[in-house]
Amino acid sequence: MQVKLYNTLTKQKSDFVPLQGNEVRMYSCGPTVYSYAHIGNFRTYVFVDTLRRMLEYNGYTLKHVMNITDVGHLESDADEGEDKMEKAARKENKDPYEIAKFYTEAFFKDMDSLHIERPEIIAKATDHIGEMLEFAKKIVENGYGYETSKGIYFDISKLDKYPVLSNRNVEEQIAGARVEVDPEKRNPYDFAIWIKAPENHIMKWDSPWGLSYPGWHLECSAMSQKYLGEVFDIHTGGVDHIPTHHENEIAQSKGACGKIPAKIWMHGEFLLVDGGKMSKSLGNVYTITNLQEKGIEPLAYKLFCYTAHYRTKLNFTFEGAMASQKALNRLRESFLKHQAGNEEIEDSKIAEYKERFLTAINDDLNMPLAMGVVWEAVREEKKSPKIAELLRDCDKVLGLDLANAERYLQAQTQIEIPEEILELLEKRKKAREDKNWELSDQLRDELREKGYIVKDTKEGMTLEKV
RNA sequence: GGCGAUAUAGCCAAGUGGUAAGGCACGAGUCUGCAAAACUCUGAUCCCCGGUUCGAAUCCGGGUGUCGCCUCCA
Repeated sequence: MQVKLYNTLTKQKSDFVPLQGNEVRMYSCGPTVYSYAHIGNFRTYVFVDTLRRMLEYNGYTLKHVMNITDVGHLESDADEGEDKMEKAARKENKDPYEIAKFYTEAFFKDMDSLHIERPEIIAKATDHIGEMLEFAKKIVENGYGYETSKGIYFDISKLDKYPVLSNRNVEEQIAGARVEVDPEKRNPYDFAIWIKAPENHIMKWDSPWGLSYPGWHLECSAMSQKYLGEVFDIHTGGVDHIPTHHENEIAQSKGACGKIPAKIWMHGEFLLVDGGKMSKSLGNVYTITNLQEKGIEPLAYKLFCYTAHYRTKLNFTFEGAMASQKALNRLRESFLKHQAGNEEIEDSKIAEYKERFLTAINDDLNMPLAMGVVWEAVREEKKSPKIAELLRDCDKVLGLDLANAERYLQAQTQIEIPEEILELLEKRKKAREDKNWELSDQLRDELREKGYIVKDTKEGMTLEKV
């Protein structure tokens, strides 16, 4: 079935056909490892994961590159201010390389907990300084760069067209803009491709322009070209990359080789928190760990992401996240029931579900619709392993680790029970055997006061921490 | 100030011309000594006004609200 993807470059959905046979070459902007990634960042990585999985489900093979930015990302995307890595290093009184290592590990730990597939190639910026330098030189040789006291800048006026992704008005200046324009720059939107290192800067390399380091946008241009060639299939990122980072990446590639590097540009929308944006000042920037502390599993967050299409804003609330946690558990329980079932179900019905699921995901990753199909299958009255098999199949795309459903459920139910509580439970058990409901209820209240909710099931009592 | 997006049941949200998917919550029922869990059932005519059309949540015009970007950020 034909895969359709929305392209920010053309502003429309179109049929996807890889440039080279069956292989999809894709580049994803990864994290700048100067602090913990938050759930908004991960919404984008979940989107990329879904994209990967959908393509694989359709039989394509992937060559996917993701960068780790460990140098050159200044406080402003437009290359103003200090290097984020150096700033974080100073703040934590560490070496920038230590900072990078620490947060890179934290990042992948979260990625794993979200069951996000690793790209085939993970590329660190600091491992590619040579490639970046060559790229910068080429840009200068081709007449697109010029030197100022701060570094080498890209002259956007040399391009046939500058903003190709966004609608920024380059002509009419930055009316009401809150940044002062560097007087050495030829055009306000010119950006640094190479930056001269200040005296105390730790990460710096030799270059024709002295000790210096690469501009942020350059790493993606250089590394994507190294691993994927001058023109590849898909480039992904968050919507905030559209007006500056990706615009500048395109400019750089045009400057170096006259081509727009990717055919399709895909962008994940923002996650809102309580109806507004996430910001440190509002104290609503959450990490995966923060969610876990509140009893929301990473995979529940992933499922939460599927409630909205990746190109629409999604409003995060803890109420909503809890809803997804419940839904995830129900999905797991139902999956196990179907697996253990022995009722007959027509193959045609399974095929129909499969078809509808595929149609949804192939239509520019319509996950809310796809989940609707999954839920219909889940609620199928007849419990059949065929449904379980179907769900496993869908899970290739969903990546919710349904194969281990039982383990997740058990992990949730196994808690440490103190001696005192065990005694109360024993007493209550006896009271129930004696049909002494008054004492039984009294003990239940007592347990509740001590922080445990007791429930009676056919298999016996279960405990739940408040 | 400029650019853009969006407005669907209590909440999160699909649907983009033929009479409103799904998840969670609420309520009712089954089950249970009771409660919980589980299972079943139940809810919206789609911000407002006008237009196009046999027919609009879906297209057009106007209004109102909200949000995002242009400044850090996926």
